[in-house]
Amino acid sequence: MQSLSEKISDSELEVMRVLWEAGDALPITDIRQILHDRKGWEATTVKTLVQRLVGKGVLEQEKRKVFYYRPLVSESEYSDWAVSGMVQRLFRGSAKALVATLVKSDGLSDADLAELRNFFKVED
Amino acid sequence: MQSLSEKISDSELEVMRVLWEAGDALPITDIRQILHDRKGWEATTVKTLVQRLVGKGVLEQEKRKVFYYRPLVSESEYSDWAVSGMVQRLFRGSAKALVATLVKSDGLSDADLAELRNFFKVED
DNA sequence: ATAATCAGACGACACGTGTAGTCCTGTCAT
DNA sequence: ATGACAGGACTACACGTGTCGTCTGATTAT
Repeated sequence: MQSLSEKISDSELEVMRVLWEAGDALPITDIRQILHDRKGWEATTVKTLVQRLVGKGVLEQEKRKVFYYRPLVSESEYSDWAVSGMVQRLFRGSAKALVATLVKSDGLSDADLAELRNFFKVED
Repeated sequence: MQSLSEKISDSELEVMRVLWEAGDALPITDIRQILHDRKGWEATTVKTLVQRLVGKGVLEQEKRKVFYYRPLVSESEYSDWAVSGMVQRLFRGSAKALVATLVKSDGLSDADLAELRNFFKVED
């Protein structure tokens, strides 16, 4: 794995998610099928996105009878990167401010809050 | 204020930040000056970004001798929107998962953690 | 073997974004 | 009043992104 130098666009992210969820390399057919069901995308659209991801070095092509695609960047690597980007851009580097936002904008259920409280209790 | 229908791009966000920080409407000159110092942008670049933001309905032009620009969307409205978008896209709606990512990827200092712990203690 | 089907390569096109230049006109200083 | 400078409108242009089509060669089914 290597760090992300280029951004992954929203549509491309959908492709990555399919691969991440699969947890294994998939042939284009499968990716296509899933994204057709999920987003209604045409075969060529999916192919283009996959191609771009290969170009960005976040997907790898594995030649068998048919190409299989495998992520070179894990979901958590990507999430970490994206979150830290957001912390920088929107919260001037204060991760704490992000959490505060989450709590205030009640995206968190009571159960979530309980878990988080517990989380922070243990974390030290 | 109205909710955001169109995205604010990274560069545009820089403009918004200037206005948010100012806490008051500013003439183009000031915005320009600040962004010139901060990002090295040319006058016309700043003007274009401001124009686009007006087009997106997140900045309002106020005619005085010279135009003054005022945000129609607050920073916290935008942050909430952006964060919840990220929660959806990257964490399948689990805000808790985002927090977990933050904690693990040590974007949080010990001081931050302490504050958060305190935060959650009080929050109930 | 031949026809139907699909993978893969390549191309397309409109719109968004990053970044900036030109030109006209109004204002301000002399 | 006149010249300098700044504001504002318009234009530009390359690259990224969202979406999809066509063509050709390989695979598979009859």
